[in-house]
Amino acid sequence: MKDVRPRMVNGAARLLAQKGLQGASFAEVLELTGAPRGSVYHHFPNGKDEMVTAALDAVSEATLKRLGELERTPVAITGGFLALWSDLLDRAKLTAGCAVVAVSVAATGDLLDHAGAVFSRWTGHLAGLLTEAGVAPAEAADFATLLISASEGAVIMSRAQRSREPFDRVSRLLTAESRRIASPS
Amino acid sequence: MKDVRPRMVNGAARLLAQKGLQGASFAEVLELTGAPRGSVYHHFPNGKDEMVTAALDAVSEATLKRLGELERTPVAITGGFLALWSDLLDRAKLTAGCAVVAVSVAATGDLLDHAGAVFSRWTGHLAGLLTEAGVAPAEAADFATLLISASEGAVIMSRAQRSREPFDRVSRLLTAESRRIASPS
DNA sequence: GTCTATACGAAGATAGAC
DNA sequence: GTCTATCTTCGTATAGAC
Repeated sequence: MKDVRPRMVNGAARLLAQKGLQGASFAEVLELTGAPRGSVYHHFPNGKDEMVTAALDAVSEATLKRLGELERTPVAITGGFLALWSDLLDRAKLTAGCAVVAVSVAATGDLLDHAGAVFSRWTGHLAGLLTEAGVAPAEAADFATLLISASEGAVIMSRAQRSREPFDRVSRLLTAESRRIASPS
Repeated sequence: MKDVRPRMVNGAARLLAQKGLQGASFAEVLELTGAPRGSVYHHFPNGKDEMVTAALDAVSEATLKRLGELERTPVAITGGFLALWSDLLDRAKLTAGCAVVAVSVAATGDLLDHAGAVFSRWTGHLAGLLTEAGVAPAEAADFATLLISASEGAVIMSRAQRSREPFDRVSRLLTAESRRIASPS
């Protein structure tokens, strides 16, 4: 088998998003990915924490990459970030959430710190993009935090209620807010 | 022992908020509350799901009760809802989150539905209060959803980063937004 | 209502052969 | 790199005595 490790990392990320931290067990990852049993501790000598950490990093990198491709306007940045979560909800038919959130509510210690670091990076990155788009730094940081927190919360609500309605409502308000930031009164 | 069941329900709610769904095991609940081992399945014949469901209901009721006491203005309602989460973060020194969120990201099936129902009730209740405060129904429902999702997301971020900063930023923006709703332009 | 004992399975992790 | 076997711990749940 080739590329076993990355396949396991991706599988772990998907399971985190769908079933939470306890749902992302080695048994489930192996079943989902078809990876060989014997190679778990070969690829992840430090066990589950190492696998989960790698999954968080993969999710984080993929997110930052897609954000980097956006046009530098507040509306485009906001829309692009929201689209990431909208796509996630659609692809998984409302059964998936955010892997970083899943770790954040169930982990303690180093793993929790790692999830926190991902949120920090996302916030800094989004704030940087908004600053490039002409938003004042302080306002950019505040809105970046709101954008992430409201999106994450809305994804949780939509998954729990099995309805896009909460996410769509929040999406609409955040988009309106981004227009306000783009043309300050 | 008297009042064993409510004590266990409260303990379960606290453990859900601090350690997630898997952290709210019977063993941990018994240790935390000092409840007698032998009475677990006496009080919860349907096992863990029944205990967790009761914990969600307790959290939901306590939340709705405190919201009902607020003055009927958009700013007071928003401030009161934010204060619930601010108090939670302070009391637990940033180690606790929301029990409903903890269940929402880790559960499937009936338990997930129950968490979704709590979010629905909260949304409807908040929207009702805002309507009483003079906000148009559609706008009230949208803002209620934003208020819940952003608060929940901000609590998650603050817990993961072990810093009040994300919550405080979001809190500031939501308060500003509530003023905008109170005096429409 | 509460006790002990116990069954059962899942999960994380390790050892050593191939 | 991958295999099997095994160990330990933990969590859920049941049975039956007191």
